[in-house]
Amino acid sequence: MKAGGGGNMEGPRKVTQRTLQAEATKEKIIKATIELMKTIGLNNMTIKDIHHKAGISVGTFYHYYKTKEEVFFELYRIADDYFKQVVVPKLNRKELAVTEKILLFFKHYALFNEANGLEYVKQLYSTSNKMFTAKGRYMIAILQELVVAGQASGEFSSSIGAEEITNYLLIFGRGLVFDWCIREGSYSLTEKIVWDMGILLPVFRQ
Amino acid sequence: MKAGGGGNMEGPRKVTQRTLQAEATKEKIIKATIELMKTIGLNNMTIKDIHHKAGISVGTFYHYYKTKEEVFFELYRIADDYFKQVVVPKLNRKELAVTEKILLFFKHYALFNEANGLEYVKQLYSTSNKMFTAKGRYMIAILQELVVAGQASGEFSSSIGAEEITNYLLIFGRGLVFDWCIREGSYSLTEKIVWDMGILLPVFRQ
Amino acid sequence: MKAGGGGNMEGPRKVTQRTLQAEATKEKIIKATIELMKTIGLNNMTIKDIHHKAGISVGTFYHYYKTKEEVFFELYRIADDYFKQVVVPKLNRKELAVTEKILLFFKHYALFNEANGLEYVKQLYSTSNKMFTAKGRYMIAILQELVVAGQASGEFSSSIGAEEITNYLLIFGRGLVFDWCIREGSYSLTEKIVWDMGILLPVFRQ
Amino acid sequence: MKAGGGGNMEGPRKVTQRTLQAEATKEKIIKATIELMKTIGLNNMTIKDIHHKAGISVGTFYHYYKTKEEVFFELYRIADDYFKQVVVPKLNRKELAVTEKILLFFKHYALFNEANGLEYVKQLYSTSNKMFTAKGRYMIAILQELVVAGQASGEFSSSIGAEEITNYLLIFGRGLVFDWCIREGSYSLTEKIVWDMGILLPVFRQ
DNA sequence: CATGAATGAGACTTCATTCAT
DNA sequence: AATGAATGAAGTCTCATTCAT
Repeated sequence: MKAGGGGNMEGPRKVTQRTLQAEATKEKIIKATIELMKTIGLNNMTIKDIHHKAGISVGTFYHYYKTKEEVFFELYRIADDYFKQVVVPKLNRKELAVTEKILLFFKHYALFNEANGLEYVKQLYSTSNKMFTAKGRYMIAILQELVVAGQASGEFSSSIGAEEITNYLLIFGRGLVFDWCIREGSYSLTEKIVWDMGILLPVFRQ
Repeated sequence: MKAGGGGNMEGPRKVTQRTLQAEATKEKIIKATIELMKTIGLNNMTIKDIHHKAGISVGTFYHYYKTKEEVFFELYRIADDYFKQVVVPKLNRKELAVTEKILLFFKHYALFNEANGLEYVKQLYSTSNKMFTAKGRYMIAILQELVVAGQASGEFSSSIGAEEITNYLLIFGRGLVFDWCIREGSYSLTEKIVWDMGILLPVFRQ
Repeated sequence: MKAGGGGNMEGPRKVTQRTLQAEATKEKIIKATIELMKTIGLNNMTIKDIHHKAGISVGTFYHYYKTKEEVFFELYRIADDYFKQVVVPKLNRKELAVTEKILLFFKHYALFNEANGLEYVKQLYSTSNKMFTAKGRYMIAILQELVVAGQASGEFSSSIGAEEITNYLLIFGRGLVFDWCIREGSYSLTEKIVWDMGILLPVFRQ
Repeated sequence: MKAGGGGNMEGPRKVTQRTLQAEATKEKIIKATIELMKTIGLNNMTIKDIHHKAGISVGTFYHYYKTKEEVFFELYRIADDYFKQVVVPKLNRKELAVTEKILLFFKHYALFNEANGLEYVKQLYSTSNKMFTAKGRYMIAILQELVVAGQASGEFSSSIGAEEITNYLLIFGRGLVFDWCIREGSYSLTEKIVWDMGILLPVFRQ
């Protein structure tokens, strides 16, 4: 008698007062965790910190998540979704050259990071963050599409594989964000990323 | 600045049985900490882990260090000294072009990191590691000297400032090490750094 | 005394869709608890374990039972009924000598225990299990009847009271089951009980 | 510089003020655990209960033992030692027949249990007590020696193996203790064990 | 009848740290 | 210089139980 729906097997669970409340509670946990990410970071926060800030009981925390890392993944997923749905569509302007699109891609990437805040980004840019390799695929795919398009249009050289170029750009991009972090966000990441990428990109031109 | 060896301001302390034993004990602590850095990392290791692995008592640990971070600093200093004394001299071969020297610089940088081991490097490449900005000056200086020499000899363009180029190279270098870390050291950092730097450097050529 | 079937004092409740569902739910709980008895035992199982395995919600569990012990009692009652109704009648074969009947009694007792499973029996054979003295009366009565018959027929000596002999046999029987438990059911209880009782019984022969 | 001793590798650690204190602390833990065994039992007691009653801190408890079960094993070992050193020697009186020695053996076994107290014994006689099979070997060995001696002297029949007889006697012995427990120690275990064993033993006579 | 969200007490365990020896 | 006994704060996690829907 659970979530009886139409003919679909899983489908969206019926929205009741209860499911709404459950969502609200998860929201509280997410919010609290983001807040703590920005101040003390994932490693230093405790589950007690989270449920205190969220204004719920420990038990409730454990009802929804097993570890704080699990919350972090969800958090990441949400941020990721935002990037996908809001940022990516902006790249589809026909009139732009591929180089410009790539610059735009990194510009938005930088803006996105700056919007998340220094502390959050510092947490993210950890060498032990599995997300880079696990979930980052999507971003890689987007960028790689641009590179491929560039090679197809003759804007980019084809002497280096698209995948390699993509990787190259991402490595440099992450290097820039990393630098921004260790310098405590003391400059405009967005400006620097656009400028520095502008210097790098000619390397791959025809 | 405790019980240092020769050359420090306090002058050489008289070497007695006691000071020898003390040095030996500190050595044990350092060794154990390095070992643990390579396996579980600074954040995850406990003081218990350290003194267990070192084969000494808790009390003895506290006799020499107040925190594990204190040990880490000493460790870092030792590694840094090694780089200065062993690696840097190798760059002074007259017959090399500046570009080659820079590649050699990064090659050794990579070798150095690989020698330290993945986990150790993962620990180091943290956005909260103050060492990058605090102690890294020396390495920056070395690299910048090379860049300046390159511009003086006409090998490099002077349209971009030496400092900016240096920074650019370091950012990319760190990006590469970071990538190596998040991919769990699944490839040869040394090979990749030489190859990728080889692609980047022409950007700054005359 | 809830929602009982026929024959109880409250009289048969009207069978509706609801009562049927209720019975089914209780059945699920019983089944799950038996399963858990056989694997982890009463002490180690949690109410969470039970309702998970039963595929119902916590609330539903509490609707029917207050504690897991309460379920256990029901379970015990069911098993006991089974022994009474299925096993005991088999002893009434005229052609058997009393000694043979007693061996049969213990054989079925052993079979019954083996059927219940090691973990279940381990739970039962607790020194704090009130069931032995409270509910065991019935089994004692059965056995004692056999002993009395044996004395009447001259098969058994009358120099020791029937009650004392009965007790003696039960103590040894329980000792055997206990041994089977502490040896983790590593042998056939049924075979051993028949064999060992066969050795003991001559003591009470004429 | 640990416990330097003579030429033996392990040897008794030098007795200092500190080792004495350590022993005293362990003693406190043991005492507290015994006390709790007698009242609420191993399963129900918590580590908090133990260290509270022992008047030490949690940390100290964990300094010496990892689990309460570990304490229990030590406890058991102590009791076992007592049996070995005090009880067993009493069996070596030449003038006794083997049957008498066995009765004496069980008499002391019963006395020993009665001395431990009903609650303690109740805890011990658990089907999940690994001690019966793990550590009980010693007692089995003692009893078996007696049986073997009885067979050698012709007092006992040799048609059944000594090991089997030993086991038989122990099973019955445990059955008696178990009965004493479920009847809440309402009779003299010592008297009953001597009496009932006296009835059983003739079975194995020549 | 059935659900599962929410609670918070409480058990377990680890650790950094102190200090008398 | 070295030891390790003792401490207790603090974090993790589980569970029984309640109750509105």
